[in-house]
Amino acid sequence: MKAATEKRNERIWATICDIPKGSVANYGQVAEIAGIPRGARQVGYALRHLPKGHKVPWYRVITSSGKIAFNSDTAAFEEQSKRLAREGVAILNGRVDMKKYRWQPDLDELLWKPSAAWDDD
DNA sequence: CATATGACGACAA
DNA sequence: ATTGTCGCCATAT
Repeated sequence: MKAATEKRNERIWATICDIPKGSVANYGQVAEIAGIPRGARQVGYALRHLPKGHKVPWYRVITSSGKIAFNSDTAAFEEQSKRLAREGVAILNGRVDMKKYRWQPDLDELLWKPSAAWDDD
């Protein structure tokens, strides 16, 4: 794996780790904050390549339409809904109420960890 | 280099 | 609300 790729993935994972418990963020949002505009698919890629011992709250990442990214007939789908529900995020027909749970990082939070936002190395 | 693929996203019918 | 198309971008073949 290329070094640049690993670094990109780490930034994505770090961003996801910033999503507060009880909130969710969509793929594009995570990508932007991680410094990868229009990199929604890269977020998906990074999530698929999570290292085995990770503690990344992957389940807090959903699609822009508020739906869980997995097909409703998969085990992953079930686990994600379960984990979200356990944090108080209501799931209705495989969907979460974005208006209510969408993560809205404020300036303080972004300044609090600049590395994710403008670390071009 | 040409295609195909995917835990995506925006938009038109 | 659903479905189809097209754009996007890193990887895999």
